[in-house]
Amino acid sequence: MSVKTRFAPSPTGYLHVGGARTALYSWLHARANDGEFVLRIEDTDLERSTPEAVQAIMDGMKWLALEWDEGPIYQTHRFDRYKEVIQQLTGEQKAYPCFCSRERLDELRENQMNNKEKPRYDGKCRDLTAEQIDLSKDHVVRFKNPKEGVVTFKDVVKGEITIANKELDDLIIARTDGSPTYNFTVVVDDMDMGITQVIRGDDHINNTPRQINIFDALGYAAPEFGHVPMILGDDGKKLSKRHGAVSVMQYRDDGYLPEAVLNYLVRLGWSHGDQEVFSIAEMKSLFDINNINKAPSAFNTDKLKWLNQQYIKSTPIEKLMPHLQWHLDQQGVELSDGPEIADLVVEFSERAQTLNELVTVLKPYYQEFEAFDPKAAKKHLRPVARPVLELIKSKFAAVNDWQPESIQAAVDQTAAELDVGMGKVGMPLRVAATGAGMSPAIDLTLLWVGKERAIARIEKALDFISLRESQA
RNA sequence: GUUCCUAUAGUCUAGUGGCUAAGGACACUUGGCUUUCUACCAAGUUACUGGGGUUCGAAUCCCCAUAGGAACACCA
Repeated sequence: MSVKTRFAPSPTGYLHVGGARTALYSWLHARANDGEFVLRIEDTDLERSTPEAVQAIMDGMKWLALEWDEGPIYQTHRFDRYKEVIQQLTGEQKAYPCFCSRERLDELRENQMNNKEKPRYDGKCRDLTAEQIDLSKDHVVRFKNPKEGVVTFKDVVKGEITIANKELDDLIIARTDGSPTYNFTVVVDDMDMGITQVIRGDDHINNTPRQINIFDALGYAAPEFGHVPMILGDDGKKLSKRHGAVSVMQYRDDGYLPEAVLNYLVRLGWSHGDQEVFSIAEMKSLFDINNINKAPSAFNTDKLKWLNQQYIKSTPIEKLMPHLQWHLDQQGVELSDGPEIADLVVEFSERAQTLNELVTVLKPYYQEFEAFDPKAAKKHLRPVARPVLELIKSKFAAVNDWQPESIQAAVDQTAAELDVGMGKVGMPLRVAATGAGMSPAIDLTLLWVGKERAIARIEKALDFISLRESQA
């Protein structure tokens, strides 16, 4: 049977890292096995589902390039089908109407809790006689769960799991208004769509035996299940709004490349020997559902940053450019009358962990900076630097052919004439020209800043030094 | 409370009974390279939760404890 997996989020919020990883694993398993990947929207909770959330989830998947082969399939469009299956089960006495009031259920639950028992339905309506059933009265439909025996399944990540049927109760499959509930719709959908592996969060483990029983009642062989553990925050605690339970789109905004995020996520809970860096193509061919780790793992932003830098360094400029352009636009950096961006990216890519940082360090070559970096200025724009900057300024003014060689020659001559080391010339010049204490080699830096701008900035630095002297 | 899941360094992980005085990566420390900051190279610190078994031999199998987590809705 050919592989078919699905990602089935409920549209109640954005796509967060946990969901993204589950989607990634499902997608990879399909791709690794020449299978299909379906996107299914579990929107049977009419109250909490929103079209905005559906859009947000699809935006997240598109940014990550987790393309689906089928869907999105909305469960709300399949109500007729669910109704049909409920009727089938009721007709076969595998499900039954239940007339218990919410009040009775609440009371029952409370009593059980007080007696330190697991709260569950007591089966009051399970064996009602035909005369006792009046379908005109408000009722839900419950699935008749087996009372005896155990449900055992081999989870592809957790191993064999067994739960006794007596721990399970007769769950509601149709609400009073006739709408179907989650544990039922997943089963019908996974059956109808021919899903072969269900990969989902391990918070669903406890639902699985119930679902298997429904598959059994339907006479359909259940798919394989793989329950992936949750992702913890940087601090090892459960992910929450405060730390990291953010939308994957936040990672775009923060300057991460989708491939880096995917690479980070695939290694978080999965491994292939000692390999750390995986291209998308490698992931697709090497991913093995059986190597998923059983234990929850903590998100580590440092490592993501490292990976992101690896990707920034190794991604060819033409592939990197669209992403970089997006961030340049965000920060309002205009490339049109500055140096060739590709030349700079080669030099700067190893100096930035995120695209945001990259834009920040690129900026001075395309527009004026507001102020000198305080720390760098304090250290290098001191009175002793004045003669250096004055001399280099005059030498620069005399350079007609603004090229690395001529720039370097001017710098070398300045150091020689003043009999100072390179450091005494290079650093003040660097800070003056770029506003910051770090940049590529001085000749390239100045080449890209441009002759006119370099001279203007040196003057600005001299003013800065004067101002500083007057304040001392 | 009941049931289920989990447990190798700060973090992600390798390890599926002997090849391991536990390997890789991030982070950290030190050194090299470097006019700066990176990157890069080299070296180093740090771990099998505890206790019982099984076995000639256990990080690896079993049990208990401990600690985390999940589920127990007319949510998904």
